[in-house]
Amino acid sequence: MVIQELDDFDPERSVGYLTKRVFQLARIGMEPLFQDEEVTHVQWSVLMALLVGLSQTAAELARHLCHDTGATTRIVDTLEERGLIERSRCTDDRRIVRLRLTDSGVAVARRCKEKVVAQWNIWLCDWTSEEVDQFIGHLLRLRNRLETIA
Amino acid sequence: MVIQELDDFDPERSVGYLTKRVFQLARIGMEPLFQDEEVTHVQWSVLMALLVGLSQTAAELARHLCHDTGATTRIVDTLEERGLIERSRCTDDRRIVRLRLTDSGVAVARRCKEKVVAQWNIWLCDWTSEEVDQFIGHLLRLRNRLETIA
DNA sequence: CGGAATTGACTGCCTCAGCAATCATTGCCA
DNA sequence: TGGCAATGATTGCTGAGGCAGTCAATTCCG
Repeated sequence: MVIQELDDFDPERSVGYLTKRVFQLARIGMEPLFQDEEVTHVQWSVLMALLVGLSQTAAELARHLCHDTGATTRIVDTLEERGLIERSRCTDDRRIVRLRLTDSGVAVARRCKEKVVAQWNIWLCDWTSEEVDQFIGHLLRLRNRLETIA
Repeated sequence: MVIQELDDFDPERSVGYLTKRVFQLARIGMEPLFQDEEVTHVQWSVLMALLVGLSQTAAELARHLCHDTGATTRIVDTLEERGLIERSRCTDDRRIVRLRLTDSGVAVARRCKEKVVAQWNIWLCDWTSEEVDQFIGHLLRLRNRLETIA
């Protein structure tokens, strides 16, 4: 179907505007959670990606987080200095530096994760299970569509 | 309901992760559209907010775009230099500087808007009207919830 | 086999967003 | 009314991200 004619445009019915706003508001609402652990939002994203196995190298991190590779290197630098991440050159492919959370890194990531999940449970407390499933289904469908582009 | 227990965490079922990823992928996918008009993604957001009447001052822009007020001032500076925006001190409340699109500003905003809408129509071409409505409804509900926090 | 192209990690440079402070103006209230 | 808080716009400063380029290692063919 054609979602919207070109003449009239209502932000309140724009998927792009709404997803952007939801993301930004959620990002702002979660920032206090990370301050306790002394990590930034981006650093948390890195720790989380490593915790759940979404990424194992800097390049994978950059792709999954839609982040610059150079910036990713520097983020990993700081997290390594703080003892939350370990680097180890891969023996099979010596270009790759494999990343691994240290024990304290896992601990920080777990605590942040719990706080984030708890926060989302608050925000979605009056949603039914079916509504959440449907919403996630739509998000997944759109995400998959957008990934085919890039 | 409780969306997710704290023990298991699947990004593919995380509203936060998915909205973030959708926003970022859409942002990247739309960047080529703006290059033709020589505007950045943020500049387009400003022009659009003014076009649809979502904002009329720099402070409103900053709130709606979740942007820093200082940064907003500078963005308005550049757009004014390019002749896309006009500033005029409000007479009622002399703190306020009212913003207005110039004719060329309206033209640029309209062209960008058409491209963005067309792009979204492509991305959502195989969605039914009901599915889109439902999705937007969920986004609105979540957005409204998040706005009560901040 | 060997050179070209690709991938991954990293670095310097530059722009820009976020933070704090300032100033002018307005609203609030004792 | 007069002082104080709040709002809006603006500016310098700092830190982080995006961009381009470099180097090493690997893969892909001719």
